[in-house]
Amino acid sequence: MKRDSGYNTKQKEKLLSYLVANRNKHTNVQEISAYLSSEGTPLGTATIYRQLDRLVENGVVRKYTFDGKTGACYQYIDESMECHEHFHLKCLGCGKLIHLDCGHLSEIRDHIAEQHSFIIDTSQTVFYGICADCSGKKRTED
Amino acid sequence: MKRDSGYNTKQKEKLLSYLVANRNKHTNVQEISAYLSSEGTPLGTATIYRQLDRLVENGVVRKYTFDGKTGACYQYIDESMECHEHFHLKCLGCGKLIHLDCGHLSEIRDHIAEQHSFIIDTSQTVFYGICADCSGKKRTED
DNA sequence: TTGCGTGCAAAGGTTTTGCATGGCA
DNA sequence: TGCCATGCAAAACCTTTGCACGCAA
Repeated sequence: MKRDSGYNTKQKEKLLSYLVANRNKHTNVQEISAYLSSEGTPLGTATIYRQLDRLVENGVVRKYTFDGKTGACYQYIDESMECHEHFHLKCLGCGKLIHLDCGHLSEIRDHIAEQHSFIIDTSQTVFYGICADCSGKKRTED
Repeated sequence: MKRDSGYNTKQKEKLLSYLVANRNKHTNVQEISAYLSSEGTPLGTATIYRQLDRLVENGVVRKYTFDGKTGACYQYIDESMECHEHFHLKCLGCGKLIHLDCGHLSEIRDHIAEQHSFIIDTSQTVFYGICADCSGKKRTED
């Protein structure tokens, strides 16, 4: 995996360091842009997209697209996460997106791959349902 | 499940009948618009989106978002597909929808319900990925 | 110096919203 | 008649592209 390519600039460094620092969660272009501005190294949206595209291509970052409207999400791929992609839960009640980092679930992929000859793309797959909070609320509303 | 609501118009009927006729594949706003125009009952994009939103809300149609750029896909939910007991696999290559009747997978629901306090709605949840056929094709293309 | 990175603006596409009009019940 | 559906246009939103300039190597 190419960790870098081309020239080094402050903006590129900052961008990557932000992704690394937030490797435990998804981030998006807006957040990145806001961060870089607050750090005194603003970066145009166009360039952010260009850099992210390269990082995705180089396998440094993973891109998720859950909802067309929300825009894409990006996440730095930690060493420990390369064999450990996680699924997502999306609550139909409040829209909350929950990251499911659970080893148990990698079995799901293996099972479906082996028994059903289907290779799951976790970056596109989302479990829809009701989260704990909304489960309580809904019952009171009904 | 509400199968309909509001007034009946030719456009609404045509729209739904197109979705029903193409229930075996996913379609999008462009296709729907083109079809309705060719049928002599053109419908503005805005209205198509409004109708689709309602259909999705009523559970008549399912909405898929693969990639922000491609735009959303829609698919009519057939009676036989209103299954709450099993999961679905959707191939990103050919759009095929596969029903997954597998006892092993009900464990997933239980696991997530118990360990992660999240109640999965299997009728809404779709695993995206690549099916066996497309997996083979892709390899030859590379 | 070379050519990549950046900024800015404009364009592209999809989806949403507002408002006036027309059609269903 | 009252209310909903529609048409049209404009806007919002995310993302990409083009071009000129600046900076890294």
